[in-house]
Parts: sequence; structure tokens; C-alpha cells
Amino acid sequence: MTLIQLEYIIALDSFRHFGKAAIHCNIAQPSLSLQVQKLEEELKTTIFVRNCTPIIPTETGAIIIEQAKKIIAEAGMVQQLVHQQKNTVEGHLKIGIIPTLAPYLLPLFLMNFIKKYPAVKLHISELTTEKIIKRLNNGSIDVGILATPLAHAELKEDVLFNEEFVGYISKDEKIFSKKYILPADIDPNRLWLAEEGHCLRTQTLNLCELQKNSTIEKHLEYETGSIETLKNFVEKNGGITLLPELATMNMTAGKKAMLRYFKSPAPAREISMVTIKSFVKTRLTNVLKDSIITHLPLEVSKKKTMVRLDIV
Amino acid sequence: MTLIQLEYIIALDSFRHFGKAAIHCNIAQPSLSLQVQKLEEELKTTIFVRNCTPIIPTETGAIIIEQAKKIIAEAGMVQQLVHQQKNTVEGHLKIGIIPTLAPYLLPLFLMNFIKKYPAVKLHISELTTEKIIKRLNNGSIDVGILATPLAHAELKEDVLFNEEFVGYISKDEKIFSKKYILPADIDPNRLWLAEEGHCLRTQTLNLCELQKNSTIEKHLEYETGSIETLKNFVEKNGGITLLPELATMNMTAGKKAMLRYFKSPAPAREISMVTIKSFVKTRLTNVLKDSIITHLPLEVSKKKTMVRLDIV
DNA sequence: AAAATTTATAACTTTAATTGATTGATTTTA
DNA sequence: TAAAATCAATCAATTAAAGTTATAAATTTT
Repeated sequence: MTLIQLEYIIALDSFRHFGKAAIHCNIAQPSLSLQVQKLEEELKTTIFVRNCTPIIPTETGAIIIEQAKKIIAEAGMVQQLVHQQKNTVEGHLKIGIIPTLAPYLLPLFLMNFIKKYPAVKLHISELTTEKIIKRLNNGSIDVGILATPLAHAELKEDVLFNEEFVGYISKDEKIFSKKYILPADIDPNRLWLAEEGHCLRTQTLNLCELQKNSTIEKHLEYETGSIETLKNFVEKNGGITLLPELATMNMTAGKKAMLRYFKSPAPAREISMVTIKSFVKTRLTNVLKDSIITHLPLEVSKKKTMVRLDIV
Repeated sequence: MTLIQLEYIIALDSFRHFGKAAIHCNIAQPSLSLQVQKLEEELKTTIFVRNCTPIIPTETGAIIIEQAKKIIAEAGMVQQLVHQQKNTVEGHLKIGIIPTLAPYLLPLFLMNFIKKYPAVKLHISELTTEKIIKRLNNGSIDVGILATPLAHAELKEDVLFNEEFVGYISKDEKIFSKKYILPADIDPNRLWLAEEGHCLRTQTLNLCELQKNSTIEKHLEYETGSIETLKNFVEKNGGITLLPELATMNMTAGKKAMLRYFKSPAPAREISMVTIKSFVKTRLTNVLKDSIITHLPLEVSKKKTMVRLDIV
């Protein structure tokens, strides 16, 4: 039994496909087949049932895979212990972050982070919530930064901050004249929404359904995943949209005049750093977390009374 | 990093000597050197300080070795899980047992055990308590069967039974006429003792010192590790010796007439099955334990009031 | 200072892992 | 239902790695 074989069966379990798992492991498909066979031979048990699509682990196989994950995690811990001992922060960290957060959160801390920890190589991907969860599970990213809670038992959530939603109101709207708005003030028919499957859409809808279960019937359906697009729509075409607080930070004074904050408790989304529970690069993620939190604007980091809008 | 490299550094830490560790690992010394170097290179840290004799692990090295032991234990668990799943009992088990127990305990269960579990390969060595502890720690035996408690934090003790001591009294002795004896009845000057370092000697001396701190001055000093020799001395030359109960089971009626049991609570030694705490072949050791306990003579297995004589 | 011990290095051998090409089996598509 | 596509296993060849013997370098012991 080798650590590599254990990595291979974990990948195979995660992809349920020899070819795809092989690509993930950076090897050719026959190598994977052979190593899995060798391990099965050594343990005198079949780990995967091949005569079905997709392949599935046997009962014993599933137990072996669980144990393999434990072993690989403990093995990863070795390098961590060395860094801890040296008091160094280095290594690779693959981060997945949702697109409604990335353009506003990353610039706040990223340059500072890579300057402070030059030995850390970051690899950041903008991904949807769904893809982040999938990739955390198959190990192609280490950390997710996204709205929580996710209610996934295998994931560990570390709350970074709560981000308020702010109304972005065209001058033509009735509620433009109000100083502070209430969820009830928002007319779903005047609301620009993010596209289907977008967590911002879910959160916004949650807010509306919080007040009344009105059927939303829009005259114009426009699907976008971009907050900038939503902003532009309100500016050019009127209407209302909800912006996460960080997206309002760098607006010009003129545009900020169109913002309307909610009366306390304001609706908010909880933003967390998520890892799989067996994740071992704790030192890296800890400094990342610290870096993010210390570079948050005061408006966000100071605790306020909020109502969390869940995404599920 | 490979599991083999981890095994090598564990062996090297245990022997503190490249040559000896290499023999233990069944490889040549340069192979071990090379693999340790490779691991140190990969982790970018030195694990062992070589410019001293014997070599010692660095501070970081010691931490890595601890983690390595955890990983190797978890890896050993995989095969165990497979057996558990198949509900089979198989594998190798290396047992160390003290010489004062081996000839009397092993015949009681061994044939039955190998018949019941034909897939288990046993390798049994008669070893002193000291050597058993050493070999448990360096992994050259899996289980020790010996008198406890040992007061070693890294070892797990599983009590099998308590074995009474019985006086073996020559007809010439005054106390031969007594039906039941007391520790105070034993004249240290008439006592045949096992050799220095022998746990039976320590236990016997403990018993004597329990009553009075008399200085033992013998006319004849004879060093033996064998209970049979002690018996023969009493038979041929008179005097007294203390026998562990199991050593009295197969005696002829004539010789049994020389046995004198202690008044309750009788002095006894605690016999346990000892493993290192990280040991994983729990299924094997469990069936071994069961096998031993179920084949004990009734006189031994039935609980009596005893006073434990410790060996330390 | 010489001998012995111990680890590292070098050159070579053996073993193991990986690959590209191909086969056989199964599923999908037309 | 036949053809195409997909997927894992097998084969032959290559590459990489782990191990070996012999020996050198360094250290300790005598």
C-alpha cells in the first residue's frame, strides 16, 4: 500500500470515472487502473464495482476510502507541522470565490497578503456556490469564500463577516425619497434580479418572500451574474436592485446618493471561509482569514444588528 | 513522501543507528540513508542530527516521527478494516512472553488457537520483561504477555488473569507441616531465588520485604531463570521456593504434596497482554485474549482475593 | 596514531510505475 | 438493430525509483 494508491482511490471515488480521475491525478488512465488493481490485490478485496456506470465503491471499498482520506490528511499534516515548527507560512492555496464577492473583496487584502507572505502561492477562481462545494469535495480547491450556511456535513465554515444588503434605487422610484427602507418597501415588479442559480438571486427572493408571497411577474427578464450589470440597469433604466455592501464601497458620491440602507435589523448575507473538515493547511487558512478580516472596511467589520438571508 | 520513508524514520528513531535500523527494515544501510535524505529534502528540514553518537532526531524531527507513527498506524488499520468487514481473522502476530509463563501458559491454548484460526501466523519469542518492552516499542513484536503493571505511558495493558504464588516446600522445612502459609512464614535464608533482573525474583523479594526488611544473606548463590531448576533445587537440596500457580498444574501427586498455598489474600502476579497504544491489529489480539482466557484452568480463572506483587 | 565504527557517495541492478496503443465490453445513438 | 462512442483492461515498451555492493569520508575508540 502506498500513499499514491490511496490518493488514486480517493480521486476515483470522487470522479467515479477512471479517465477523469487519472487526469485529476496527472497520470494516464492505465496507471490508475493498475494501481487500483494492485491495491485491491494486496488487500484481497474489491474496492470498486466496475460493471456498472458510473463505477461505485463496494461496501468495504467505501470504508477503505474513508480511511484513506484520514491517512492522506494525516500525511498532509506532516508538511504543516514542519512549517509550524519553522514558523513559516508557505505553500499553495487554491481558493474558490463567488463572483458577487470577488471584485469587491479581493482588492481589499490581496496585494497586502502576497507581500506579507511571499512564499504562499495563491490560485483564485471565480466559481458559483455549487461549483465551489463540488471542487472542495474533489480537492481541486482548498478553500471556498462564499455565502453560508451551506448545510454540508463534510464542510467546515468559518464566518468572516456579515455583509448587509443595500437598496440601489433609481430616482424615479417612489421609495427614493425615503431615508431608510424596509423589506416591505421593495416592489418585486421594480426589482432587477441576478440570474437563476445565482446565490444573490436566492437571497434577494428570500427577502421579498419574507414580506409577502407575491408572484413576481416581470415585463423584462434579463439574466446576469454581474452586479455591475444590475447597477447599470438601475442607473440607465430605472428600477431597484439590492447590492451587497462591499459592492457599494467604491461608488462615486453621485451614485452613492442612490443607495438606501435598510432599517435595522438590515438583511445581510453571511460570508464564510469554507474547507473540507479533513483539511490540514490550517496555518495558511488562518493567516488568510486574519488578512481578510483585518482589511475589511470599518462599515462591514463593525457588528451591526442584521437578519441573515440564507441561500438554501 | 512515502509510507516506506515514514517506516524508515520510525525505525531509525527507534534504533538511533542507520545500520541496525536498516537490518530491521530488511534493506541495506545506503537505502535507508538515501530515503531519509530524500524525505528531509522534500520536507526541507533535517530530521536527524548525525554528527553525534548515537544520532538523535531534531526537535522538528521528533514531531515528524510522532506524526509518522500516527500515519503508519492508520495505514495498518486499512487491512484490519478489510478483515473486520470480511469477518475473518488472519495475519501475522509476533508475541513476546516471559519464560516463567511460556512453558505453562502456551500449551493451554496454543494448539486450539492455531486450529481455530488457521490463517493466523504466530511468532512467539521467550523474552525478559525488559526486552519485551523494548521490542514492543521498536515494533519487532506486536504483543507482550507478561507481569504488569509496567507504568509505561506508551503501552496498553489488558489484564488476562491473576496468578497466585504457591510455596514449594521441602519436607525438611519447619513450615512444611503447616496447611496454609503466610508471607511471614517464609525464611529468606531458606529461599531459592530466580536470577537478578528476573521479574519472578523481584516479585518474590517484594513479598519478603512486605513482611520485614530483612537482609538476605544466602549461603549458596545460584542464578537461574528457570522455574524447573528452582523446583529441582527444592526437591534435591531442600529449602523453599515460590512458584507461580500455572507452574504447579501438571505436577505429580507426590510433588503436589510439597505445595503450600498462602492464606487468603494470597500474593499473586497480574498477567497481562500488552501492546503499544497505537497498535491496530485489535481483532487478532482480541481473539488471542479470548482464547487464552477461555483455556485457563478453573483454579486460575476463578477470581480469588489476592495481593498483587508488582515487578517495579 | 591505528583500528574500528559509522554514515555518505558512487556505480550499477532490480523492481516498480507510467505510458501510448490497442482490445474487449458496454452503452448510446442513429 | 447496427454503428458509433465510451470506458476500463491489457500489452509492450519506457521511464523512474528503490535497492545493492563496494568504497570513501568522517568520527570515535583503542
